[in-house]
Amino acid sequence: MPYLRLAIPSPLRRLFDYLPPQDCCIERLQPGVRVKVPFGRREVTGVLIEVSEITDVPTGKLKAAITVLDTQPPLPESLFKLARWAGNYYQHPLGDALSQALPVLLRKGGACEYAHQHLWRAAKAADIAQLGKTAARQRELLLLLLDHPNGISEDAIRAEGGQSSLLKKLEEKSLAESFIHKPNHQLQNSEPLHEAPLTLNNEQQAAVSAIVRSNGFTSFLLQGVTGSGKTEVYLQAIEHYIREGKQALILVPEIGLTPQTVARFKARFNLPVVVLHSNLTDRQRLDAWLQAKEGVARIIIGTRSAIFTPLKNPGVIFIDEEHDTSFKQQEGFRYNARDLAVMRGNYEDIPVVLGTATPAIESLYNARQGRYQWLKLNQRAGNAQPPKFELLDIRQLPLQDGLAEPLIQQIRGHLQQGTQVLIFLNRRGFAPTLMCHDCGWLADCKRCDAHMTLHRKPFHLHCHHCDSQRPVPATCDSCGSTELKPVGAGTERTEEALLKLFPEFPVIRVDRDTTQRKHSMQQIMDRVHEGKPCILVGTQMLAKGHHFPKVTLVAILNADSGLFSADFRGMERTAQLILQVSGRAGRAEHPGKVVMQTHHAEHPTITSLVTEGYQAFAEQELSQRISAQLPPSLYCAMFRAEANHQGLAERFLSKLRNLLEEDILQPHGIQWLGPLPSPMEKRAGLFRAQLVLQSRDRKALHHQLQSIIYQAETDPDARKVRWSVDVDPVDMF
DNA sequence: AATCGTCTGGTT
DNA sequence: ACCAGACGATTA
Repeated sequence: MPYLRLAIPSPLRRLFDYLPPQDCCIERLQPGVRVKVPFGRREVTGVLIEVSEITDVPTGKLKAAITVLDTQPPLPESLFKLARWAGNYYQHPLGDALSQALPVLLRKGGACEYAHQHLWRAAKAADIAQLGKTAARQRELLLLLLDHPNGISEDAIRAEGGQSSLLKKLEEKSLAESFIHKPNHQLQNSEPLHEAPLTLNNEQQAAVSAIVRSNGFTSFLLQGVTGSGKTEVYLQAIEHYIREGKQALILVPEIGLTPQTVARFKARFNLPVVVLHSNLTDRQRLDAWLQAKEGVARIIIGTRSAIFTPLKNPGVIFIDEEHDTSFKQQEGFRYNARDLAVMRGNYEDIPVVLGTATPAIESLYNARQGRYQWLKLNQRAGNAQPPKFELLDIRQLPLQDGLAEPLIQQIRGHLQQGTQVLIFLNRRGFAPTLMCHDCGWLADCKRCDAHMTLHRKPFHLHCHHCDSQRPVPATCDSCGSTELKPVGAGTERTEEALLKLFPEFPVIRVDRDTTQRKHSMQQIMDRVHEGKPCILVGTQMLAKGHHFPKVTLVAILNADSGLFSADFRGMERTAQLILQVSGRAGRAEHPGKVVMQTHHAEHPTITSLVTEGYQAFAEQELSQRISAQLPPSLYCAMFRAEANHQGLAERFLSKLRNLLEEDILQPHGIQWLGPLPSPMEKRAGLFRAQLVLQSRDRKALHHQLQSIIYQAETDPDARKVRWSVDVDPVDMF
C-alpha cells in the first residue's frame, strides 16, 4: 500500500504521510508535484517528496489526499533540488521553503497555466452597414473591435469608453465573437539586437571573454568602478548566450529595479524581456514565470525571489550590486539569493556573475580564496574622471539645519555655474527626535527603544521601527514646558533650509515620503533630466539605480553614521553607500566633487576610503575581520527570540545554550556569543534577545544548529517566545 | 502558521 | 451573565 510523503507549508519540521486520492495513478507520480490535502482544520497545498511503501503513522491517523494538482512538477529538477538544499542550509521548514520557491498562485493551489483571457473581436464577415442608424453605441463598439483585429478584453473595451454590455447583441447578430487568447509562443526573431553594442575597452573585452569562455559553471566577481561600463559587459555576455538560444536571469536589488535599468535591456535586445517586480499581481507574476519556464521570455529581470524562476534553457545568471543586503530575505525563510545563485549555477552548470563597484567583504574573501574568478574594471569609459573627495571637518563648525557654511558656499558655487547638486542624508522626516529644552525629555516610542521622528508634512511623530504614529505634543510630557525643540536634521528639514538659502533654485526631495504615489519618481526624474540647475535632497533612494549626468557636487551630510555601529558590518555598509552616492557625481563631461561632512576627519578608515579608494578600504577591513575572528573568516548563525516580557527571550536562549554545552556529544569548535539582549531590545512591543554561534567548520555549525532547533521545538517554554534561526545573517539587529 | 476550543478576569 | 483577549493543543 503506497503512501504520499509530503512537505507541507507549516512551521513543523517534518513530512506528512497521506493516502493517495481515489482517482490517482501512483506509478506516474513524480516527486515535486503539488498535492491538495486536508491539514488540521484547513486545506493546504503540499509538495510530493516521495511515494513510500511504509509509514510510521498509525493507520487510523492517516487521511487521504484530496487531489494531485500537477501531472508534471512545476519546478524543474534543478530548482526543486535548490529549494530543498536552501531549506536545509538555512534551517527552514522544508514545506515552507518549497512553497516559497513557487509563485503565490501556485502556492494557493492554482493551475500551472497561463490566464485564459477572454477577448473579443469583430466577426470575419462583419459588415457595419448591418447596424441600424439608431444603434449608435453598437456601431461605436463594432468600430472599436475593428480597430483591434487581434482581440480586446472587456476591461480594455470599458477603458476605451465602449459599452461592454452590448457585446452580446453584436454576437447575436454574428458581428462579434469571443475567443480565448493564448500568449504567442512563436516570437523568435532572427536578429536579437535592436541596437549595436558599444565598443569595449580591453578590460571589458577581457571580462566578456572570460565569462563566455567559461565552460559550464564558474562564479565570477566582476568588480568595476563607477562608470567603467559594467552594464555593457552584462549586455554583451548576455548577447552571447542569447545567440546560443539560451536565457539570462538578472537579479537586481529591490530599490534598483527602476524603469531605467529595464529600459537599457529592452533597448538592446529585440527579444521578450520579462520583469518580475513587486507591483505585479499574482496572475501577472505567474504568467511571467511561465514565460520563463517555457523559454518564451529570453531575459528575466527580477528581485530576490526571482532566483527561483525556472528557465527552459538556462544560459547565465547575473547578480547586479551583489553587495546589496536586499538579496537576503530578512524574515521567515532567510535565504540569500546571491548565494543561492551560485548554488543554482552549480546545479544548472552555467556561469554566475556577481557584479558591483563595491564588493561585499565576504565576496572579496571568496575571490581571494579562488572560489570566484575575479574580473576587474578599473578604467572609466571615455575620459571620465573619478570624483574628487573632500573631507569637511565639522567639529566646532556651526551647522545650519545640518549644513556647514563652507558646504553652503560650495553648493552656491555649483548652482551659479549652472550645474546640479545632490545632497545625501540617510534620515527621513524633519528631525530624528523632539527634545524638551527645559528638562531634556525626548519623544520616545512607547513600543520600541527608539526615539520618534518628527515629521512636518503631515505634522506628527512617527516611529520608523514599528510604524506607530502619534500627534506632536504641545507641552513636554515630563515637565509641562512648551519649549519643545526638534533635534538633528532629516531630509524634510534640510529641504526647508535649502529652500530658504537658495530661493532662486528648485529643491527636489527624494525619499519614501515623496515617492509613494505611482509615477512620482518618474516625474521627479523627468524634471531633473531637463538639466536645469537644482538641488536634490534625499535618502539612499537617490543612490541606487538612477543616473544624474548634470550633478557636479555631491554632499554627504552624515558620513560617519555607521562608524560606531553596534553591527560589525556598519563601516562596510557606510563605505559602500558613500561610494555609491559619490558615483552619482559628474559622469562624462563634468568632473565631479564629493564633500563629506564628518566629525572624524582623521579616522583611519574614513581617510583610507577617501584617499586610496574602496579596494584599499576593503582589504583593510577584511584583515581586521580575520584578526578579530569575525565573518567571513568564520561561519556564523544567529538564534533570535522575542517575547512580550523583559528577560523571557534571554532566559529561554540561556537555557538552550546550557543544555547543549553540557552535552558531551555536541560538536567541537563552536564559539558561543550570548545570549544578549538585541541592540534595540524592545521593538514593536516585544523584548528581543540573540544567541550567536560561530565556527570554522560549517558542518559542525550545521549540526549544532540542528540540536538547538530540536531543543527549541521540544521545549514547552518555547511556547512563550517566538524564535527563529538566521544562517549567515547580514545584520546583527 | 492557522485554527479552534478553553480559560480568565474584567465589566454590565 | 457576558465577552474580549490570552493561552494551549493540534496538524498525518
